[in-house]
Amino acid sequence: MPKKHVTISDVADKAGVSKMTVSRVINHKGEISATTRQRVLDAMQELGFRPNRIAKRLATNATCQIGIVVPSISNQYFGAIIEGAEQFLWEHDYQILLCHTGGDPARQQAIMRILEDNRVDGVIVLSAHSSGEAMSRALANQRAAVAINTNVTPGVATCIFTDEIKSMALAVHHLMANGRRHLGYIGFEIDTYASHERRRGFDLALHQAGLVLDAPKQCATIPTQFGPDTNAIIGQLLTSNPKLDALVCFNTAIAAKALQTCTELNRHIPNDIAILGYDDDLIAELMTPPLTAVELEIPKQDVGALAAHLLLQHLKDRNSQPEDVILHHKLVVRSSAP
Amino acid sequence: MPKKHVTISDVADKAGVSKMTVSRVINHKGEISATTRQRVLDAMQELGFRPNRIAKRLATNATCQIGIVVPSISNQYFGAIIEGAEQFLWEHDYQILLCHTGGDPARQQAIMRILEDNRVDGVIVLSAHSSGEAMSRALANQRAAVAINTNVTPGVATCIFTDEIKSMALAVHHLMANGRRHLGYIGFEIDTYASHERRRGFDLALHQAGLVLDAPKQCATIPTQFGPDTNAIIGQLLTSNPKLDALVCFNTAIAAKALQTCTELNRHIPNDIAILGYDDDLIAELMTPPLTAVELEIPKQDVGALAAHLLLQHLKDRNSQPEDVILHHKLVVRSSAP
DNA sequence: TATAGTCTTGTTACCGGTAACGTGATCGGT
DNA sequence: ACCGATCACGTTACCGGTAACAAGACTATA
Repeated sequence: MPKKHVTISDVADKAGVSKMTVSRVINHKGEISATTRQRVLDAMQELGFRPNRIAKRLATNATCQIGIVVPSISNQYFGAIIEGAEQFLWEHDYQILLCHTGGDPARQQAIMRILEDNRVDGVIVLSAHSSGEAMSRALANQRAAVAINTNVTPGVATCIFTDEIKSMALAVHHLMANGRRHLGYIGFEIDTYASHERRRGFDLALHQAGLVLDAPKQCATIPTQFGPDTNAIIGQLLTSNPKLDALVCFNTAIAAKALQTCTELNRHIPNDIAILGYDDDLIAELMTPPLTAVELEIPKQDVGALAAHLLLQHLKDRNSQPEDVILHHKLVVRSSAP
Repeated sequence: MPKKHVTISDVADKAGVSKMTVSRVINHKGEISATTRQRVLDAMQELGFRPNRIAKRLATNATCQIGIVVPSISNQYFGAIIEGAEQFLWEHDYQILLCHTGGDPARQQAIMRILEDNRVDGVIVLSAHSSGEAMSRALANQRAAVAINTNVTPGVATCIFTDEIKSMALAVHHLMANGRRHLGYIGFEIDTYASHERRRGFDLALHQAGLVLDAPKQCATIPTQFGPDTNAIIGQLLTSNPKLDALVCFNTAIAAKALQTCTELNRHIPNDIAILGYDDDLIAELMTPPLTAVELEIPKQDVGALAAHLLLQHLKDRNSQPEDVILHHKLVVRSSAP
């Protein structure tokens, strides 16, 4: 049973002043005599006054709410970034409106519309479906926007990109420096920045090393939802190309599946074949054998905080479009690919 | 550059009708002649009208926003539940305001206050710090509330609890049925419902089996933030009580650490010692050896959806306080504890 | 044709705050 | 003692919708 809410008018009456005076006390605006302030404060205390943010939003045309749009919430990668952003925004008295797209472009658009209707002060978009300009138009409607690993038309948002070309070079060079010559790549069947770039980076890195890629024999993609056939797909890659002596996997979950499959097929890790994963370093460390992984240089929470920071900065000073940021990776070598 | 927002008045002028008529068209309320409706619809279309939800909230005293309060977002367990709730609420045109407490009771209280200020229609609280009535009071102020694995005074919220006593019985009985007699338990240093209940369930299950628990020699707790000393703590338990032939771990991450530690100490799994984890079944399956785990009977997304469903139900019919729900577990046997 | 009832639409006030401007009181300086 | 500046606070209008009631147009009925 929610109690009836106390309004500013109630407080004003009780303290014997005008609404505006109360408002000024609350917002520390203008000059107020010490005695009046105290009287208002007392009245607020006594009545248990809590300001109605809805009304404030309407009057000020600022919501102190930020929309965050992610493909999935149950994914630790996104979860950590969201958490970092939420932390930072909380400290600055902003709330977050969280929506997940499930990778569905139509839903993604619907979400952007709803966020507009909610008049959020800005949005942070993570790894959006990369098919185009719908997102760019949506972002252009926002007061401020930060896009992480999402291709948008220049100017509509501050962009944060991970340098996947370099990260993949790191991975490939490490493997080749340790004698691997026949590398395979396993990715997801999704249409995102990271998905494209890592795949592209793989090509480039091989090319740089003077190798030519025979994609059908070296690369496989699997559905994001694992099923009983997941290992079969990986197995097919391994058997159709028995020479493979290293597998680069789009993320740790795939790497784990690869590890299972290799065990099933009696390929010893790392003697017969090396396995290298991406991103989920905490889990990578828990595996047996522990997985060599490419991981962001800074914690994912910090990425979220950075995004939030850039957003608020742009919100504070509308002229300053903050510069785009490139994030780099490091290689954490463990026994799956020494 | 966000374009100037179109208001209902603009549409009304354009269509040559009153604001109320436009409002009625938008909300499908009252009778409107087909021609007028079409005229309004056309005007809305032409002007690109989008209703301002802030104003609507203020007028209707309903926000269509639900607060969700969790200890952590980067945790897959919570992430999946949030995702399920968000999915369900999205389908019913509700947005979620997400906050994480980091396990800090003070912050938890602050969050509840902010959510009140935001006039959310209801809140879902997950695994809140169990120390007491502050949360209960906060929930009592809400129009509707659902508490998951959180102790609150009866009536202030619809409660969802996991039956940890039974789940632990499942675990312990399985281990003993397979000849284990010296069980250990490793938990977290946190003050939550699940933390207490699993520990208590461990005691009870041993007692039921006719064993007496020697807590100092059988139980250990570790900080939630893993560090280099994590394995040391587990190692100390193992060496101080060499008889231990099974470890029950509060979650999969701890189980993984236990697995590492056992390997370091040359205890073979499962011959010398069995390891059993909780909850993160997806990860448990990826481990080597795969971990036996106690897992919820229904997917975690469904738990979130259930919570959201109960919340909306209560919101729709304020008299009906939905009944509390008890969730049960199943045992997924793998090779770490066959 | 008068009358009541139904449809459709307009009017007014209000949700709970804030912006912008107005006003009386106090104050220092000459 | 007069004047402008500053201080402390009040007034009015407005943010963009909706609730509640009023009112005109039209229909059916007697």
